[in-house]
Amino acid sequence: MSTINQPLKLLMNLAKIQAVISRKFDGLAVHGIGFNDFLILHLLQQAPGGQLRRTELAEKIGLTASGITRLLLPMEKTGLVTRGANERDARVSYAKLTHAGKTIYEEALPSASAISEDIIPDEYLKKSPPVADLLIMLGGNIR
Amino acid sequence: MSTINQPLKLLMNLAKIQAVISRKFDGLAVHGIGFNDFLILHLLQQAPGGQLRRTELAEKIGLTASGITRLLLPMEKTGLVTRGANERDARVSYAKLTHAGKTIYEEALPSASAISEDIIPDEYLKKSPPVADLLIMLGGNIR
DNA sequence: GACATATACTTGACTTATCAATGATTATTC
DNA sequence: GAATAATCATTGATAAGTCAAGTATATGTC
Repeated sequence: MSTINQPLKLLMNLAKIQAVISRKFDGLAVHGIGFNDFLILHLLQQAPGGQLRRTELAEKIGLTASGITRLLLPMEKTGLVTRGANERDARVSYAKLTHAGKTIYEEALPSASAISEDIIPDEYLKKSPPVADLLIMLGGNIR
Repeated sequence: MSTINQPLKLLMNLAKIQAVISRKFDGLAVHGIGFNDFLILHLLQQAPGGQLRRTELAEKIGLTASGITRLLLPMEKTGLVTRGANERDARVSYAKLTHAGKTIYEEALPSASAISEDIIPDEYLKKSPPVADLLIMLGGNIR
């Protein structure tokens, strides 16, 4: 008889959690951006000089290089982000936060924080229960 | 100065983890199924009578109803799953595990378990560190 | 210093999922 | 019990991301 191991159980819960989360985060649409756009803005805002190589963004965000190209395209068009070149290596292209982008990020941050706290209430974190329990609980309670 | 709260940090990590996981799980493609197909088979296999209503599947898996329709379509064509009706309520339609579906599930289970253990090594679970640490660690280490 | 290999990014074709609208059935309310 | 509202599922149009192939540049080797 085949049973399910614990890691697999976790991953199955994760899948659902993530699906629900990214849909909740469409609340950011008020600011004209989606979850991944927000992530991009956040990463750039933290990066030195407000810029990162596209490959780095891909790696940090969990998308492929082509996914990044397609994600950044509209952000460049709306002027949240701009392109930069590397003097030493002509292959690389930077994504750079614009002033407009920074503004949008700062406007969206409170919404994003509120949504997050709604999904993962602070009390869960304070208790710091074992991961397994938390994820399973989330999987069961999340809407 | 705007800082990031802990829940938001977690969710940003989760997003990446999930993106990576579902790509890793395409290793199940050897069995001719994807991550969500596997999830469906798993849920049906556990359900009494090997069947579930389509809305229930949607809810459990974190997809919309239309997502389920489109996910099940090819699975019905390849005969992993079949349709059932409800005698009392003509609106509902069941997804039911076929013999072939059960076989594929059992074949895929070991692969799925192996992939999961690879992503979340057992030692992490044994230590049961606070969620935050685990997720952040994962977000940093996952490939 | 030419040739093979590797890296960074983009593009075309495709997959997967969403949303909004629709059809069909059931439940509620007056 | 007719009218209204709610629920289940599917469909057309579209968005977001993948993969494989292609272009351009860098690096390593002989």
